[in-house]
Amino acid sequence: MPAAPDLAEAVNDWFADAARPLPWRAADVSPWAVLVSEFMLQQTQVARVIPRWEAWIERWPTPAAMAAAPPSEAVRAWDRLGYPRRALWLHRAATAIVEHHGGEVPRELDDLLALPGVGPYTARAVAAFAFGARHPVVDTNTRRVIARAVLGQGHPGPPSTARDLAAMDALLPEPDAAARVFNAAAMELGATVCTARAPQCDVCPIADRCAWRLAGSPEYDGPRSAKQARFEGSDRQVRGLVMRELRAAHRPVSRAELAVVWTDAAKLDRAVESLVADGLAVQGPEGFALPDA
DNA sequence: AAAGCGTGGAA
DNA sequence: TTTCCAAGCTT
Repeated sequence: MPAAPDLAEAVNDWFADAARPLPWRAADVSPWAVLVSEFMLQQTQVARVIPRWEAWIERWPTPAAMAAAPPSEAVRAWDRLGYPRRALWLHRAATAIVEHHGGEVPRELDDLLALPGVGPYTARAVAAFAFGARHPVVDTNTRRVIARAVLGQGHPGPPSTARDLAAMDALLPEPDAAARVFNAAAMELGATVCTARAPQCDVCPIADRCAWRLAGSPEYDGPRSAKQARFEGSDRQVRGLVMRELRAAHRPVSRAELAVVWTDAAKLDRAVESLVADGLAVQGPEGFALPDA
């Protein structure tokens, strides 16, 4: 017996009209295309992903096509989506799919989890959205919706995979079809209405039963995740600047040429070393370049 | 298990 | 301007 069947029903009814026509939700989208979308959407907003996804799927419509390309091209096509390790992992995942799964994206959770760059969210998202499997799918939007509507907290607090999955599982409606819809609908509600900053409770389909609202929308004072480190002057910033150079140059870039991106030599060296360690850059006799094999 | 990892949008 | 945060994952 679902804990709150009417909550899921109300959210699903709302979703029927409110769902954005995101391209990866089209009926004819392949599991590979769904997998690509989930990689790109990790910590990256929908609006920035859409054009990159369209181009990616057109260029590499199958895992085999992706695996046949050099990783350097994957990193270039990733462009400025951020966290370029994801491009590398996606390429490696495509290679693994070709080698171990006959070129077809696997449908089993364990097989998906074994792919590089695929964690608890992405594996369940692909299983549920591409294959229709009945798994709880929990992303940051869903966590926020549950925190507010069910737990009465304005903020979800630090994530805990086991706890978050159990909470969503308890909310899934009994019929498989409704459970499938609810996974997407809860995410959509969190992404478009029950937002982190300024939730639009006036148009929320469950405002009348939201535990947080009923409690007067109290300020959250519980534990929070650690703040992101300052970006300006960080290794992440320098890595990003180096990657921009490597993507633009279709030839090795010397250490001297890289010096233009950052004046602090020690910090620059550390950034380049970490990129090499990640496999995002390789060092040859003439300098640094994107990985070609 | 806490920290590191890009880039950009929005308040 | 600063700050938060965005369909997370890896080590």
